[in-house]
Amino acid sequence: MAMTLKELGRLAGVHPSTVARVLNDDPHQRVSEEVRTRIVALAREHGYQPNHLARSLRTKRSFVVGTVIPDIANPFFAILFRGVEDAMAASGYSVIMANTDDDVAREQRSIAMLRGRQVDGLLLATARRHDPTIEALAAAEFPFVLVNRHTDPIRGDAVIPDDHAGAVAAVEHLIALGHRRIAHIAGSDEMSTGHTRRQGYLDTIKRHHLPADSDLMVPGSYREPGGYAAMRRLLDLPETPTAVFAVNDLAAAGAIRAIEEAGLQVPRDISIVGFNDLSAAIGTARLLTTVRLPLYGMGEAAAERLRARITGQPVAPEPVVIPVELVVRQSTGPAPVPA
Amino acid sequence: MAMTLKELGRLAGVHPSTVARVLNDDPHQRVSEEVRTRIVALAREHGYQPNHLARSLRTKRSFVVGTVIPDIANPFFAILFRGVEDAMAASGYSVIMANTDDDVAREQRSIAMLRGRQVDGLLLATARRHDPTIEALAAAEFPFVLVNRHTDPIRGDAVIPDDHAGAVAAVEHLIALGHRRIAHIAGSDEMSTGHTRRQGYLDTIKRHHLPADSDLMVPGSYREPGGYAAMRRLLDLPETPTAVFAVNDLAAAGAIRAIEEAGLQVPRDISIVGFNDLSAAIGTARLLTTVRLPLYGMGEAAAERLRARITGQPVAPEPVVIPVELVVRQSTGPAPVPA
DNA sequence: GTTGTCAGAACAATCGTTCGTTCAAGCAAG
DNA sequence: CTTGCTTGAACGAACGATTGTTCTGACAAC
Repeated sequence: MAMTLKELGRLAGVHPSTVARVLNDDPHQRVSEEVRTRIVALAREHGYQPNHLARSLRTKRSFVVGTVIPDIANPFFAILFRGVEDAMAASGYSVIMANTDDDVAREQRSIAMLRGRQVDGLLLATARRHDPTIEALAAAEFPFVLVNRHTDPIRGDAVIPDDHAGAVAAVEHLIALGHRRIAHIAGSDEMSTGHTRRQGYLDTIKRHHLPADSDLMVPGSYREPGGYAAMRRLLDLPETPTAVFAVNDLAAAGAIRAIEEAGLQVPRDISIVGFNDLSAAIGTARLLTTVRLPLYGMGEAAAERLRARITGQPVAPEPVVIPVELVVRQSTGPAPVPA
Repeated sequence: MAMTLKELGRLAGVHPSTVARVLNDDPHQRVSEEVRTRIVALAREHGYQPNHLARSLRTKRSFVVGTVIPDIANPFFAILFRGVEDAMAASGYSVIMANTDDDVAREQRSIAMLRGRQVDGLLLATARRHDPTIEALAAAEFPFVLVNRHTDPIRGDAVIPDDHAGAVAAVEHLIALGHRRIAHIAGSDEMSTGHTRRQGYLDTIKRHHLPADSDLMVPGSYREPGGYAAMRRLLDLPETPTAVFAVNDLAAAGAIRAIEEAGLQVPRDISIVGFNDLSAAIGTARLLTTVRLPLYGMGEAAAERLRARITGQPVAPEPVVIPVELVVRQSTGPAPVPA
């Protein structure tokens, strides 16, 4: 059915390799103008499309990369991925996506599958601070780039948000509003995002000599129900916080739900800051004070970095740290005066 | 670097094809137990991973499918895609995704690219009612399945929501609440979703002999700003509607924003029904009365159908119509009594 | 008339698998 | 002792594209 070089060569009365040279614009150009035009016309006429499989087998370059993410149904990763896909497509790469639901075994299986498919490189949004799978990849010198989350110690091939600066900005903002009892709904300490944001929170609290009770730091999750549950616990505290810095917008949304359910108001009674600024994707977050992260751009940057790695271009040994920006909206306000 | 059959054969002192037979569990099993164990041990020891590219070239089956969608950053398609990816991965297929932003030229380029990559089939969520690209695919007898949107006339290989029934249920609900001036924020008439939902709206309005002014049917879009703009136009009408059926949840969210901005309340002054039930993904929609569509399941069903088409299993000639369900929440209420 | 040069095109190996065919040896039957 | 069958394994041709090498004339120079 599909036209091949061999068949095209037969039709043009030349050797298949000659057809290849014409169609690939061989730099040496060792082919007459007459033959060239004949072949080009024939190729167009029959709608010739090169078989990427055969080409890849021969050249050992598949022009396919793999992207491993926790869950594409999470808008965070969807927007990030969109940046990746657009940037990759622009340089002729296709992307195969694998969802892991943050399951280590699935991550390993996905990576093995992708390598079996001879992908030229891997974009991983699933890194844990201690991650043997990634260490193995690095040991094998397989081209990959981490995005959003990084390993500890941080490795060069990573494109990550400035989690620490974002957390500091969020907490400084709350302190400037007069809050003193500031809680943190934390992410997972196994992930750099959770760890670093918590660290930024702690550093800022301590610098200002504010209470850093362990009660005020509750493990949440990156999802709405986790934020809700964490906030419930904070509300049950003998001395409830007047402000909360949540590890991300989803957790913040859950916290707001818990607060309103308890008959309190945001920000009158309790102020909330989120992280990521998914307001474009999540309606409720429209009024949320949060730390904006250029997700799409981060995806593009990661893709660009991977492309450089694959083509062997020199890349700076430092990770790319994406600057973040505090966006003040209506979920934060002055600390309530104690009754 | 990577181990091949040939190399494994050299190490085991057998022909590469023998290694292949062992590792592929050749049904004829024409290999001695001794050789088998030797080869299996060797393969494990060297971490042999078959090269899918070479296999695909030979077998003409790539076990990769392409999925063409408007925009993965839209939660609707993200959830749908997740269903597709999970189902496909379960049968050993990988998925390459292409985003088109509903641009016809990009759709064509994407399909050409995917076919060049020798995908075994295509899942298209971008169909227009009149779609030459899809007609060409059908003419070439290339395996594909349409999902969510279909062509006119509807072709067998499609997995689509019951748009008409959903629209009827939505409008009947509003009529049962006493509404008589019911507007429709429409989608694109070029898409089956927009067209059929509008048709369901019209059919129901007419059956109940309600006013079907063309003023009441405003073209919106599938996005929030489009819903907002459309609602603004409806509010400017001399006789404003008391209820609105929006083509989807995003448009409904925009409409609600316009209503609240105008100092009116939902549902006290105006009732709103959406479509798709993206409440899990979009916070604002939590209170929205809408038509629920099992998106993830629709993706799974489409993937399953495509798998059947690829493997040549007999498939029913009718399209798969996914049933939908009206979910009544807080955005609809009784019609206000005229002043 | 021989040699050299060069353009234009053919040739052939290769990538890693797959799979239909062939082959060799062992053994039983005639 | 031949013939035929079975079993286990090798052989080799694909699949379609790429690319270094070789070949073939034509033409010019000596």
